[in-house]
Amino acid sequence: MNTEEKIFNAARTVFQKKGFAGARMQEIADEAGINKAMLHYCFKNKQLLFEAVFMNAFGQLAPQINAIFNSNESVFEKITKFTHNYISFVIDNPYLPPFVIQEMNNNPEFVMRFLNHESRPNPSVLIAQIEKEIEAGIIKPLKPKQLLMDIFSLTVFPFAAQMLIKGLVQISESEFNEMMEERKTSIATQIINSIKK
Amino acid sequence: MNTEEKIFNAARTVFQKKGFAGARMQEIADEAGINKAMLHYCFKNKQLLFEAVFMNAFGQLAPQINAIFNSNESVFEKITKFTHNYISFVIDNPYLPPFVIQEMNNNPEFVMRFLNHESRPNPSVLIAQIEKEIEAGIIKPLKPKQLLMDIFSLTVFPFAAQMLIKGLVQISESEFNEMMEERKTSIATQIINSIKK
DNA sequence: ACCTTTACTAACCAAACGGTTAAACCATAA
DNA sequence: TTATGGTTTAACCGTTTGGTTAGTAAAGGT
Repeated sequence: MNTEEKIFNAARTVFQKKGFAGARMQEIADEAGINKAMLHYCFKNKQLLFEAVFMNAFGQLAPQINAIFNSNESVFEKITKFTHNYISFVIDNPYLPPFVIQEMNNNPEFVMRFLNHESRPNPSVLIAQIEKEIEAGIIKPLKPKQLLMDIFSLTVFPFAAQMLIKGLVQISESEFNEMMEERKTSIATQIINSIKK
Repeated sequence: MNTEEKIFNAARTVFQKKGFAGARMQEIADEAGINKAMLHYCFKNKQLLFEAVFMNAFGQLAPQINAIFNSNESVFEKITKFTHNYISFVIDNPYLPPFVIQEMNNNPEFVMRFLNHESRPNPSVLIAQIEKEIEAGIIKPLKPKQLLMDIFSLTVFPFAAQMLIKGLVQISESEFNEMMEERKTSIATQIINSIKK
């Protein structure tokens, strides 16, 4: 692992735990086991280091999501695949959802700039498809955007609000992961049952 | 409005927008239109000022939620009331969910301390009730905690990830609020339909 | 009239912060 | 052997930060 990678990994760890404003360059340097000046040598400044981390995080998700959203499968198949793949991915990267939501909230102008990127997750194809399947009588009449919100909510929220839920519903780390494994399949079944004609 | 209230309101505004780490005492003082030393005169330090704001925010929610969770109504009625009341409340306080999730993530030990408070939202009564109604054949067999997660997810997530959703699904402020108004009733219907025998 | 308390401020302080600099290090090619 | 150019560091710098201090002015009690 070269120095740039060491810094990047350390930055990811610290930014995810503390957020942009709470992260300290010195702490990132310590975590990476190198001198603080190297951060600026490799990544110019804090903002650019942060953007590298954020872009990378989001960049791992977007292609996966788009591949599913824009495939040739049915809406039901897409829902099944999306919930399963997304939860699998986030179980391995549980830090990601709260991190994205946090920086979205604190730094909307930066994130909006990024959301106009070409490779952003784009649900427009799926929305059109949902409308078609409603007309075709496969899906009950509903607003596609509400359906998307339901799908995102049921899959992402437990991870985004992990700490809150663990504290509120009183569950351990392992019990949480068990429940998420269950949700990989149960969410899709539940959604499909409630929207199919 | 006395000075303490001015400070408190200013602090709420700034903390909600920037988070604990990103908020500046000077900015809070400016927002309140008073001298920075007054912040320390009234609230001792940044941490205590923040805790006052956070406790107040959560303190508005908890009693409402508990009143519903612990009432004598049926599970279906509770779901209906909870989703409706919670969404109504959060439409008026849209800053709250992302704020709570953010500080939960950055400051878990503080929030956990608070979550052991007596007046915390406590779903244990509702969980027991769900189990009873399953045995009574009113509700399909399921894990109560999964049902709670579904309810929280569908109601809270759109607010928690507001910026993300607005950017991703491309909706305006007013369209968003319209959709949330719809969800006040649609979510409960949807959940109840999918769990009733 | 005289103290005491409360509300408030300008000026200040030490520490922490992001960032810079100049020199040292080290491989490699001339 | 020595010059070269990328890599790494210790030391430093200007600014910002949360917090303090010393003091003022009005209010209230005796």
